[in-house]
Amino acid sequence: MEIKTKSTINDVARVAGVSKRTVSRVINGSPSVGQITRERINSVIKELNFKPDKQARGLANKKSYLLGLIYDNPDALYIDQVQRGCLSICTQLGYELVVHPCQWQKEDFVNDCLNFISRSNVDGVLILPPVSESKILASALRERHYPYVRIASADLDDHANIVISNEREAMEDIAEHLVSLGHSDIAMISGPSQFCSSRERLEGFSDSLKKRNITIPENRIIEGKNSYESGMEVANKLLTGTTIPTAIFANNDEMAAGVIRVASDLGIKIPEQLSLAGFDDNIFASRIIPSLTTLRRPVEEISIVATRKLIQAINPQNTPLEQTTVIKPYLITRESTASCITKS
Amino acid sequence: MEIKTKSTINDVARVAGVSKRTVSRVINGSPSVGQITRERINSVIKELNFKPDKQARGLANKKSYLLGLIYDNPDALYIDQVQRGCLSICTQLGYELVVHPCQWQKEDFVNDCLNFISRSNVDGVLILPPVSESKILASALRERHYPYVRIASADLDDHANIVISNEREAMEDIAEHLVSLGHSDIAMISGPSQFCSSRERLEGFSDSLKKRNITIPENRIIEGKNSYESGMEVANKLLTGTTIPTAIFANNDEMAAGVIRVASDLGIKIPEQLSLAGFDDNIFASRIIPSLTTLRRPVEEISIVATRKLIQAINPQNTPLEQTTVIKPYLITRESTASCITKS
DNA sequence: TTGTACGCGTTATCAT
DNA sequence: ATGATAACGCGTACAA
Repeated sequence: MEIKTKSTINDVARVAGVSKRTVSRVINGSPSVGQITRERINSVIKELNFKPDKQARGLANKKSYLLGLIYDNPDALYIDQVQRGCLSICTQLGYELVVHPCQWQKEDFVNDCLNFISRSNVDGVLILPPVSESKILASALRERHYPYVRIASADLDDHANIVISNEREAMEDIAEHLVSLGHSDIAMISGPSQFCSSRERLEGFSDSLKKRNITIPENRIIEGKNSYESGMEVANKLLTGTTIPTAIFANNDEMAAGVIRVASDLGIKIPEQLSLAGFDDNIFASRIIPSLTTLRRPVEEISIVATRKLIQAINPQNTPLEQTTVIKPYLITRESTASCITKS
Repeated sequence: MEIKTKSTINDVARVAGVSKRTVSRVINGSPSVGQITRERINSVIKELNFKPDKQARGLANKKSYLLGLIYDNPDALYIDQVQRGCLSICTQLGYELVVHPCQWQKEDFVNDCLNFISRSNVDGVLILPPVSESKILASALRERHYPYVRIASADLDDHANIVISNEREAMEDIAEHLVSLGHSDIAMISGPSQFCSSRERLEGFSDSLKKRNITIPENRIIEGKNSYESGMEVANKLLTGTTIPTAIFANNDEMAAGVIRVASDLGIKIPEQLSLAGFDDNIFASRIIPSLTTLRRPVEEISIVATRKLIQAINPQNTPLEQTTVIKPYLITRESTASCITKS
C-alpha cells in the first residue's frame, strides 16, 4: 500500500487513456479540454498522487519556480518575518524560496548576486534594504530584463518593481506623539546618511516637527551607526552636556537600547526625565526596561505584497496584479515616552 | 562585448571541436580525458563563460542541488545564524538553500514536510530543533531513504544523521560558575518538558550541582514555556515567597528577560541580591540591563558541520567525510551574575 | 477537443 | 580516450 516510484505525466496519461499532451493541458489549466476528460484525468492524478516535476517543467519552459531573497541586514527578526511573508505566497503559488545573504559593501557584491541568480536559476529576486538601495544592482537586473522587486523606504523605482515603506510619513506619528506629550527640546540620533532610510526618517522627523513650530538645533542631531555601541556613544554626547533634551528619537531600536544603557549609567530616569523612542519594534523593544515606544513596519504585509508583485512580473499574464505599493509603519506606544513635566 | 545568450554544453562542444559527452566528462572531472583535450575544453568553457544548468543536470541524474532547511523556532537570530553557516558550505559545494518554516505542533506537519520535499525536489534536508526531535518525521525520512541531518541536543540518531549540541555537559560550566560565586540556594526555571533540550538542561544542571553537594529542592524548580511572559510568571512565584533564592538559572534568555523585568518591578537588584543566567546568548542578552550571563551554542559551527554531513549523505563517494558530531555550548559571563554576599 | 513529434541541457549506455 | 544516441519529465508547435 505504498507508493514506491513517484508517478510521471506518462503514467497519468496511460492510466487515464489519453495522451500526455492532454494531461499537460489539465495541469496548466487550459480551457480546451472536455469536461469528462478533465475530470477523469484529475481523478487519476489524485489516485496516482502525481505532482509535476519542477525541474523537468523548468527545463521545458525555462522557469525554475524558485524565488531568490537577497539581503544584507543584521536584523535577523526582520529577515525571518520577510521569509515567512514570502513563503505564505510562494507555497500558495507553487514557488520555493532560496536565500542569499550577501555583503553589499564589498566591491564584487553585484557580481556575487548576479552569480547567485545565474547558478541558482531563480526566476526572480526580492531585494531587501539596504541592498535594495543599490542603484547598480537594480540597473544591472533591469538591463538584463531580469524580474526583481525591491523593498525600500523611498520611491526609487517603477512601482512594478518596488514596495515602499513610507517611513517619512510615519515620522509624523512619532513627532505628533512627542509634541502632544509636551516635548519641545527634542534630539535625534540619525542613522548613517548613506542609507536612504536614514535620510527619510531624519527629514521626515525634522519636517514634522517644523510643522508644529519646533526646530531641532544642529547640535541636537547626531549621526549614529545604527548599532548598540554607536547609540551609547551618541547618547553620551547628548546626555552629558549642560542641558539635556527632554526627548530623543533614535533611528532604530538598537541605538535606543544604547541610550537606555547610558541613561541608566548616568542616573537619568526614562521616561520621567527623558522620553525615548526608536524604530523597528525589534525583538527586545518590548522586553527592555523601560519598554520602548517605537515605529513598526508591517514587514509581513510588505513582503507579501512584494512577493505577489515579483510573481506577477515573472508571469505577466497569469497572476492577478498587485496594486499596493506604499505601506506606512505605525506607532507603538510603550513605557519609554511620557509627558514632559519640567520645561525651561 | 556582451554575452547575450548563456552558452550550453553544445556550444562548448562545437567550439572546442569535440562531442558534448567529452565536455561533460571534463565538467564532472572524469579521469579518462586526454590532457590536451581537457585543457582546450577548459579554456573554451572560460571563454564562453559556460556554467552547467542545474535543472538540466538535475533532470538527467535525479538531483536538484538544492538543500532544504526545516525549522519551527521562534528565535530568529538562531535561524539566521544557521542559514549563514549552511550557505557558507552550500556555495562552496554548489548547492542552494531552500527554507521551509513549519508548525510542528500541527497534526499534518509530517505530511507538510514530506510535501515540501517532494515538490521542491531538495536533495536532502537539515532539521533544526525542536522539529529535529520529532521521531515521526525522522523515521518517515529514514524509511524513504531520504538524506537528512538533525541538529539536536541529545543522541537520538545515527551519528551520520545528527549533530549534537551537548547542552547537558554545558550545564557543568554554569553550575560551576554559580557555585564558585558562593551560591547554594539556586532555582531553575526549566523549559517545557516535552523538549528534549529542556530535559537535558534540567538534568544536566541538577546533576552538576549534585556533584558539588547542592540539591535543588522541588519547589525551586518550576517549568516555564520559554517565553518572556512565562518567565515573568515563574519569576513571580520564585521571588515573592518568604525566602528567595540567591541565583536563578533560566532555560533560555527569553525567560531570563522576564525575570529581570519582575525583579525590577519588585525592587530586587540583579546581581546584588539575585544572580541570573540564561541560555542562548539571544540578541538582547548583551543589550539588556543588567547584561546577561548565558550559555551560547556555536550555532554557525554546528550548522556547518551538519551541512557537510548532509552533503556527504547525498554523495557518499565524492565528499570528504565529516567526523564531528558533538559540539558543546560555552559560557559567557556578563553582569547578571555576581558573588553571593548574604547567606542564611 | 485531442494527439504526434520534438526540444529543453545534461548525464549514462554503449560502442569504437 | 572519445563519440553517437538514448534517456530524464514536461511543454508546445503543429497537425488532425
